[in-house]
Amino acid sequence: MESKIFRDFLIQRGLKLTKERMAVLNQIFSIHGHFEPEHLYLNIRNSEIKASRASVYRTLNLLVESGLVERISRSDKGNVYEHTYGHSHHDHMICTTCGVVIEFFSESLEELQKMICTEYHFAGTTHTLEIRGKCRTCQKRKK
Amino acid sequence: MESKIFRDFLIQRGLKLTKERMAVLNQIFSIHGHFEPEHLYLNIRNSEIKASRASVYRTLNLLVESGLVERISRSDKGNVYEHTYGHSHHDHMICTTCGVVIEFFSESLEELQKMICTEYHFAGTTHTLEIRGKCRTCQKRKK
DNA sequence: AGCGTATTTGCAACTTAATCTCAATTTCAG
DNA sequence: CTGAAATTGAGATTAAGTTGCAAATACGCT
Ligand SMILES: [Mn+2]
Ligand SMILES: [Mn+2]
Ligand SMILES: [Zn+2]
Ligand SMILES: [Zn+2]
Repeated sequence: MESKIFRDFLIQRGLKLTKERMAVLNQIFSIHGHFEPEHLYLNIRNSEIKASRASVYRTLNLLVESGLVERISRSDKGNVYEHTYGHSHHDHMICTTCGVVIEFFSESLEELQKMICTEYHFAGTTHTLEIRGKCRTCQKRKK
Repeated sequence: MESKIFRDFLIQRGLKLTKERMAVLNQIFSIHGHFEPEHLYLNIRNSEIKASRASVYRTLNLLVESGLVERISRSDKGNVYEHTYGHSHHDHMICTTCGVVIEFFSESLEELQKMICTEYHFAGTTHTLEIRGKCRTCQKRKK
């Protein structure tokens, strides 16, 4: 479970398990899908146990370091995150018309990337692939 | 040539060809590789024909719309761009240790992405793939 | 359970990228 | 040339995210 992982991560780094950090963790894992820090902060302001903006951002960085959360991209505004625990690796297609996000995963794509890395003697650990274009719905709804 | 393309783009949009816009264009096409807007602005401050920060940012957006320049990513600081004219499509590997950027292109990767798009009924137009990890040099220089 | 200390919190001030406002200037079609 | 429409630059503004610091808190130790 994610709170166990986070607790272990904190202990291992000599950090403390505070209610604010737990509030951020719980809020994130109650969100389905992608989120922006500011939105996360607003949710927390309205929840049972609150945390300041500073703590939200600080905790978010810790969660990324722990591997429980990943930074997906930067929108025109700020960062976009998603939790990765219980949510295996995938890439994204983003419709430039309606903004819908399609998550996909392709084993052959992953394999091919590994081969390319080998070719360049590069030890790849993570990647982000974002394909932009038009989703099915927006294609139909064209002039 | 890029200035011809930009001129046509401006005319077609009813915009004017100014010396400031040309200064930005020329500066960008005299840069080899990736660049950040602030750095671009500083270069222009020291060049023959100058342009204000506002104009630099405004022109940069126009250049992206014209297709001559692409936004590669957002670093922890601001955006990173590169010119695409005379510089065919490619993706990036970024060393998380030394920051070196390896540009690569794989036809099979492009093909595979097209196939995946078809599978999802998605009309992909552009994509960004960034692989992060350790470059050859930084792998050797490990503990 | 209580203590002592290192860590964390919240607030507000700060930083930095990028955009906006608007009066003055420039472009360019006619 | 001329005049309308677009553009410019300077500085104000916005917004994301970080930071300094005094007060509060977690938690290992007894
Ligand atoms: Mn996702
Ligand atoms: Mn490149
Ligand atoms: Zn769509
Ligand atoms: Zn390296």
